[in-house]
Amino acid sequence: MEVPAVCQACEARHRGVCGALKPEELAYLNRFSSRRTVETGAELAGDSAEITAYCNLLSGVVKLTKTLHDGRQQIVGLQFAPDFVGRPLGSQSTVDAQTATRVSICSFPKSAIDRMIDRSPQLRERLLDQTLKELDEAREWMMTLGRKMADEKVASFLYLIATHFDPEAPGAEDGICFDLPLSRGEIADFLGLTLETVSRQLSKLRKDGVILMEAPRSVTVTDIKQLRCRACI
Amino acid sequence: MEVPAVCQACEARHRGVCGALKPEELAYLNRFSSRRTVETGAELAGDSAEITAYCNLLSGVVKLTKTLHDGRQQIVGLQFAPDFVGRPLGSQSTVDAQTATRVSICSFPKSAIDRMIDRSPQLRERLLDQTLKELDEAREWMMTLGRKMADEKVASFLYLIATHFDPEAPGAEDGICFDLPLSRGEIADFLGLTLETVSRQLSKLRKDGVILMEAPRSVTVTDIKQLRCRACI
DNA sequence: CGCGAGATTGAGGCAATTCAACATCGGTGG
DNA sequence: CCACCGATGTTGAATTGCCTCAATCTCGCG
Repeated sequence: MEVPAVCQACEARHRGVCGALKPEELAYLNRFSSRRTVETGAELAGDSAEITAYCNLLSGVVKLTKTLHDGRQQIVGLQFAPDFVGRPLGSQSTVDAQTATRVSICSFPKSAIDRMIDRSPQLRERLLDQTLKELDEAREWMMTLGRKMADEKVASFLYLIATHFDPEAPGAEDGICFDLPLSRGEIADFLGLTLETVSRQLSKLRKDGVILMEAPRSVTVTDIKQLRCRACI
Repeated sequence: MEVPAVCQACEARHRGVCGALKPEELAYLNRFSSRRTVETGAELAGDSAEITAYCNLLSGVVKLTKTLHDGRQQIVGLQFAPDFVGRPLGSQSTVDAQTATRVSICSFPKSAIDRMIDRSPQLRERLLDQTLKELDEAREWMMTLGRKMADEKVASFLYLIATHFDPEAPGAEDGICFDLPLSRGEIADFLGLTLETVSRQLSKLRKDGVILMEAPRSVTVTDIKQLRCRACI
């Protein structure tokens, strides 16, 4: 059996979980899946709401948040293409998955995936891989949240985004340019700071010549080595 | 084939990863495994050092830490019996596993486990389960690190320990008594605080009648509901 | 043009840190 | 036995980094 046409050129097929599936499994899954784009700010998986669907993230950024009764919020994870969004098996925790930018996804009904997980050890292995990767990232971020100063936190965030958009970035070059996927307030929620502090620290990095900001969302890292140093990585 | 004698009454057999194994697999693994106790402060898996062994934690507490160049430290995870300690597959992250108390473990050579993981989908599923649980805990803790005040952090820590030692604890009772597995400094590294702040907040909880402290390490929670409330959970 | 959302910048306050002194306890040896 | 020591914990005073509150700026949009 052939690999479905839409899957042929799909990134999730190569680096994502779909890479674990055989052509006939892809074909089966494809009968229930649908590609679509979702606007900024949409809920992909309600906090306490029923989880009805999983999806592969094909482009854009998804944020995972937790909220206290009094409204304090913390972003506990960011997902980029080609991550798998949604929780396999039951979960005791309550995270809220929300699009941080306009995203395009390939979504499946929960039942189809669950059935597939049962049957495909390779798929389970990919999920284990991704979960281990997310655990690593979460722990790295705990270091940032618990032990870094505000300036180091902001540098860490910029470094994270820069290297995620351009994996070759760590090897110093002449300017890494990208759009921030988060607002100042969201960055603050990611870093455990206030939005004012984030703004101040960004201004400081600009004044110090580590970054350029053509627009509030548009950043060019002119000195990635310096940024990495300030991030304490 | 029979379940090996040492495995019969082992907690890891029931709630831990060994529960995924068939009698013959247990018998095979048992030929290479060894039970032993380890003193406080020992490294179970070196940071950059080669990982040569995995183990099941049978009693005691293990802390997973990360360290910055300048010595700042953050505890990014605590493990209790019957957790599996050590990282399946390769890891890009560097965490340091150290015993926080005297522990007893059942350790295996890495090769034996890796072979077992390849062959047993059930074992991989258990590992996925534990990894998902750890991810949940890490994210819960990110909320604590990023958005809670010092008093809320300390209350969260005590609540975590209290409920881990006595799972029935959340249903209010007349005093949950336990020994803290961590020193003030270690609690500080867990909470992203200084040890002085931890000490002050513990004193405050004692003055407010939420806890008793017979000795620095010995705590009795007299008002678990109040503690939970102060932890913002 | 006026409006509102998002961002920047400043001033003042407070929570947690830093620095420092003192208390407690177990171990060790004169 | 008790004096001494180091490790661990508690408490106080001063400092500071971040937060809070508030004013101002920019930009897209009806």
